Amino acid sequence: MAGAGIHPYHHQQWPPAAAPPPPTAAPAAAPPAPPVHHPPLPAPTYDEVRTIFITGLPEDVKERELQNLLRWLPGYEASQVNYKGEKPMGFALFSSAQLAIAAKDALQDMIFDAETKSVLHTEMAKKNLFVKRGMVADSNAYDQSKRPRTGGDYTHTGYTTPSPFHPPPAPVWGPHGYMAPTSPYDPYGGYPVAPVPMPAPAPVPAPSSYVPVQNIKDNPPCNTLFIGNLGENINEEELRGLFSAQPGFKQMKILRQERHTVCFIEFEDVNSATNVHHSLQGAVIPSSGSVGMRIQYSKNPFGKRKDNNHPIASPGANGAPQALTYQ
DNA sequence: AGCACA
Repeated sequence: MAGAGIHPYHHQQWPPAAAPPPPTAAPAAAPPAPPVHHPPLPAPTYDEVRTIFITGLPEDVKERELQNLLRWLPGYEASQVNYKGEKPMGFALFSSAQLAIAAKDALQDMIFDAETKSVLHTEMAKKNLFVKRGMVADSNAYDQSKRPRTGGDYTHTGYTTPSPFHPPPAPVWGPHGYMAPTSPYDPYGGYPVAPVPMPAPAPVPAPSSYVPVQNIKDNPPCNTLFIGNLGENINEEELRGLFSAQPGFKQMKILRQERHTVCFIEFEDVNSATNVHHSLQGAVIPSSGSVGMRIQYSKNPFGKRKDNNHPIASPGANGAPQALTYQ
């Protein structure tokens, strides 16, 4: 339960089928004759800046990379990378200023490439991106360029996600990296689309958000994770639900202490542990309040004895009882 | 920062 904050991005269908905005603001260049009362939607004035400026791209960024990222954002129309100068500069045009702002916020501080530590910085552009005719539509495959340029209008029927591709499913965390909550961007957050009628609150447990975690002193990688900073009211069911769904999960032990509840999770191998170490670092689940869990490798992994200083017939490397050989 | 159980 508590599915309110869960974000089943695995099932997402990008353009929601919901049909929120009444097509009131007809973008046609019609004279403003009829006294239509203005809808909450900002009537798009066509000289408004609806382009965002993106820096922080790695130097080897490809136009296509940026496009493949941006195409998931509502209202995306076109983008371009200028390579002149030291750093590449990206521009992306959206169908309205509002959608551009939403996209700007969605991309702000997102980790574009963890390897090169590229973190995006976005701001509104000074002026709109000029889309050369043919440039966009011809050389690119994304369907959006064909739809009636009034972006944000997903109300027309027949649009289904063109491919099984979906945005990066799991957030990747750098050692101290912070990435926007849940998925690199939250496609629904702050967007003028109606509350998506989430069909099935997918039982896939997922954190409701993430919070940066820093200054972690860690232990050598092993098959067991130590989870701390869980908050005082942590719900064990919730914890278990989350971790037991992780690939390679074997068992978990929750330890309630005075103020700090901690838990240990054993995985089948170090690899599975490592994946979770990264993917859930800083994860926030509803009962943990607003704190992000801290994940470290355990000091004492499952299956390894802590301190066996009493040599019970200490076997040799091959198992031969060495005890017999001493003189 | 809080690391137990076999």
